[in-house]
Amino acid sequence: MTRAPLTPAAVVAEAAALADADGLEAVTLSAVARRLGVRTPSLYSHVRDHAALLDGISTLALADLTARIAQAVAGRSGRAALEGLLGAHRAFARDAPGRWQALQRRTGPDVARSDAARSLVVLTDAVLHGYDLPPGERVHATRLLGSTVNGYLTLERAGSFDHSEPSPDVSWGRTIDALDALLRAWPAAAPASAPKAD
Amino acid sequence: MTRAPLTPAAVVAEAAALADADGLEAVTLSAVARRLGVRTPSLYSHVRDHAALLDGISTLALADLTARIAQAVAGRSGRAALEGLLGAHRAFARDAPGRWQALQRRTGPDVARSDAARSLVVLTDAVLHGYDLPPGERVHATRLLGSTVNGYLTLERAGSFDHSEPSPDVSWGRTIDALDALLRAWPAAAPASAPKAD
DNA sequence: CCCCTAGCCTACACCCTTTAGGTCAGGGGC
DNA sequence: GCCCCTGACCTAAAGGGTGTAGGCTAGGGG
Repeated sequence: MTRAPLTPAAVVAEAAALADADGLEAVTLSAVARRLGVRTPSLYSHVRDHAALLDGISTLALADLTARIAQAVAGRSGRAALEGLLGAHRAFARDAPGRWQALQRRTGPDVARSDAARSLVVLTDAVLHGYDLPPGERVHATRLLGSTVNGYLTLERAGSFDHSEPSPDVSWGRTIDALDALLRAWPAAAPASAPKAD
Repeated sequence: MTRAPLTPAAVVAEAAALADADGLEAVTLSAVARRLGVRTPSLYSHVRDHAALLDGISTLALADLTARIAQAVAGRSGRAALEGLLGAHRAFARDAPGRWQALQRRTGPDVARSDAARSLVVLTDAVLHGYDLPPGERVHATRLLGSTVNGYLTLERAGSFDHSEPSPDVSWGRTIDALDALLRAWPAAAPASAPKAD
């Protein structure tokens, strides 16, 4: 009956679904094989090894995230675009926690060189285009934006905000306010870090 | 000869050293036992299980980090204190990468309730005291600061900054500039996100 | 019609976690 | 002073995950 052709893509997709359901640490070749109704060694025809499987999930996740962001920032600019960008990250982390986890790992070089990785940078850059940054500063702003959203979601998902009062949702709004304000009033390069004499 | 008493603290310390040397994923009970010259099952008298061992590393790491921060911000305020706070995080991530990794995991509740966790919040809060924030805003600023530094270091260590031009060190300086500027000109609460009526 | 290839299978070697139960040495009670 | 008891480490073993070697089968091309 040849019930399922079982391609590399199908294996990775199943692994991603498992990651979203049970966490990335639950993604073992054994578990994926079980879900596919296949014996473990059969997967090695489609995936090199465990690390390659995780890299596959990362690549898939990056493509998913980029697609969401593209949708969220389309036709918007300035603060609305910023909200879209950040919101897309957060929604992705909520809806696809396993894939999100996969993006936090140090991956093989293929992931960084993928089209999705490039698109993500381009999209973020486009959002920053709405703010009036000096050309050389855009990279720094991109990195800061990426750092903050990444860190926020990591801490939120790790429960680090569960031990103090205002709900993470409130801080999330204030974080967007703060980043928007920061991008509008981006400090000039080296204003106080390399003063002439005083 | 009773060569080594082998206490819970000694086991965790050895595990932390291994994590710093070979990465947190290399911390297995087997590997720790080998380093201690002991058979694996012997460790179970001192550590409940693998998860507890990792939690132990996290607690230790949090204490280490807090101590560094305390040192780095002592007697400083304003931007100098901010630099100290952020710099201590970064130095810790560089010097003790395994412990740093341990702080990124979702831990058991004991870690969050530890003295070190409380101290970390207090110290961060103290740094913010040098900036003139409305009382209700300090929590948000603390969270944003934590998010950004965490995210930055995660991305830096993951190599995410290796594919674009300026070195991470440059962006690090600009990040501090930006955060300093942001804290000085913190946007008023709910300027656009929850207006009364307009 | 036969063979060859592709894809899944069984068998196995190795490592890590965790439990069960043995052994030995040193300290407290008699 | 002797005996027992406890604590710390040990061996044995089960269970599950990774990864390799090699077999079986079915369908397509010569």
